[in-house]
Amino acid sequence: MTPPPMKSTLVELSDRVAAAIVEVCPMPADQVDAQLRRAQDERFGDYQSNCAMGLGKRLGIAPRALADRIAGALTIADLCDPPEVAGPGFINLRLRAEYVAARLAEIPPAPAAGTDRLGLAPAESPQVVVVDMSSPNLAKELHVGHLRSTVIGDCVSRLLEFAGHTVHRVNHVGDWGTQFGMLLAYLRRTQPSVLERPEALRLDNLEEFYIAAKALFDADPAFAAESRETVVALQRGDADVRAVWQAFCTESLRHCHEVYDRLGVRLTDRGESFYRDRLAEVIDAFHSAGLAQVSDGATCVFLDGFTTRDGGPLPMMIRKSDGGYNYATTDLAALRHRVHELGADRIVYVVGVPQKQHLEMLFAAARKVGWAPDAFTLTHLAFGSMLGPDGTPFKTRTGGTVKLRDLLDEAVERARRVVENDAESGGRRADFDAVTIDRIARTVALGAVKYYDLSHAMGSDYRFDWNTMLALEGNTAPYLLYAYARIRSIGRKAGIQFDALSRETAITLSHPSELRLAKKLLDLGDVLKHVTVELRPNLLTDYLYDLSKAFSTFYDRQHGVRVIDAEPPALRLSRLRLCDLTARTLKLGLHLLGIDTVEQM
RNA sequence: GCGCCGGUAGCUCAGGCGGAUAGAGCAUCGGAUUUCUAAUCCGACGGUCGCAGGUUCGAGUCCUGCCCGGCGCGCCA
Repeated sequence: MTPPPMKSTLVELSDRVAAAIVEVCPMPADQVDAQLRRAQDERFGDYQSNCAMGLGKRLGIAPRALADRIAGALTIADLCDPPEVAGPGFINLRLRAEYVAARLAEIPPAPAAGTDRLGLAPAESPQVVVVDMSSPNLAKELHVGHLRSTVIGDCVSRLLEFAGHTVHRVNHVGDWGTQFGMLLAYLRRTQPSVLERPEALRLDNLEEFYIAAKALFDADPAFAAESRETVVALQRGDADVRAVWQAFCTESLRHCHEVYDRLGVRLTDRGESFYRDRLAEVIDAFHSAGLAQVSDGATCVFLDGFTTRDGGPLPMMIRKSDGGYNYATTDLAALRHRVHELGADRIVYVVGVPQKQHLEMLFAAARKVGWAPDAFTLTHLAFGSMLGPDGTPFKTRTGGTVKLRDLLDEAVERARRVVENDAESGGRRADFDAVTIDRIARTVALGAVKYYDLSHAMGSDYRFDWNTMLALEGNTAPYLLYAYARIRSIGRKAGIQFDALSRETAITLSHPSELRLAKKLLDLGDVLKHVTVELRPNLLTDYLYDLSKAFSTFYDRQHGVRVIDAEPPALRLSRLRLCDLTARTLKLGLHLLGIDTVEQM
């Protein structure tokens, strides 16, 4: 029997303040807002309520006096020191060490297998969520432009899963379209054996293949004609062409999944071709709802608030004048499929900022035709572009696109240099063997790339910079991974099994650095909740960095405390438990970001 | 032209619903080492939050106008 999860500190304090307001002010309880915030400056305590200023104004009472009355009515001694009123009417709250220690002591030991939840309960109302992510075009190699969608999509999927939701990670791959005619025609020419042994098809460099096909297409009218015929044959369902197409897609997806595997990202491929039998239904649905009109031969849906360059109404085109469908049609079909067949309650599109208008139109159309009722949540998680160090679009020196696998290769090489350099100069870690160094380099490299991406605010562009992301100082993956490895080393050195530390190991918090670390640890639940509701991974990276800093100070020989050789034994165990909780929190946080840890570094 | 996003310290970036003296990292400078992993820690320096108005007890945050940069705007996706 597990006891019911306790309210978060933030919610608990908020409730207490709200109760005090009701006691002091003549107003209904449901109109009370405690306005409880985290204090931004330690001098003011841990939390503050800003309710008195607004309320005082409304009720015609001096804010300061009202704050005094609310503070006087507060029953909060089990959580905080006596509240203090300051400034124009802030009510400042400071948590008591005993409360913090007691809350941390409740955290159950890590489970032998599965994700360590650190005692955090899942959401009360689980949903089915589709995360639309990565979505490369199969005609080309995965390039750096796919990194953000893949990494962010994986992270929000992990966050939502941790919160108890059922997540479908859908890779909406572009496996259909006119350019496939050219590719398939070229494939038949260059590798005629593809029909006999489709499973043997290997295209080592998709990029070069595409470029060669395009070159021939542009140079040779006969080939261009053949390409166009191939598109028609593919759409018609011609068996031979279908087989070539299938072989090409399989081979192309193999390339993609090599990279996904390296990134540790799992997702389900669902090509645009999957929806092609459902496209006509989309048109029908809009027609029968009276929402579709034909304009210049194309079938269009006109939505309020969208205008063209000339100020005229901007349609969402769902069928071209030549009878073909376009991506709006496919996206609508996919949305409908996710709602009606996958049973989704929500779709999160991890798609770049430039597609904002398209998604707004998609959402508006889906609402209008009734596929997405009000209770259904449609989220465009829009991310900015990854720029080169000079602030221009990320390209190779020759101006080409950078393949994602090349980027990851370089990351590993650079991380290896960071790890090896130190082994040579420092001496102390020189005993790492080649296999260990290799493993550390890979983990640090991937972690650095992902962490740097996730630590930026989602919507803004960011500059890619190797030195910053691989630095051992600052808000970086290497710093956090080092902090984690260091703590794990403490456990080994102390000759203790962290997992054996039970709830019975009491926690005492006497030193300022201990208390500060403990309060950070206690924040985890509120932070994760906030991060998950807002889908903002950078709030989680900031928290983990703060936590690591708090740990480093706690463990500092001058500003912190002794741990392994602390006396008496109960104090030693208390501090070791803080170490363990820090490591577990770091591991969980990094895990939710999609980053692995190393036990030594 | 219309719309969206951005402009915050020398550089890279954060800044819940409007709250106290606008934060962090890097860089620079100064301190701490008989190493529980110093790959660390502590401190200092550094700002007209693009500009100008407005709203109010209070504006980096909300409103209006303007300047600069990026992106989007019917048959590509």
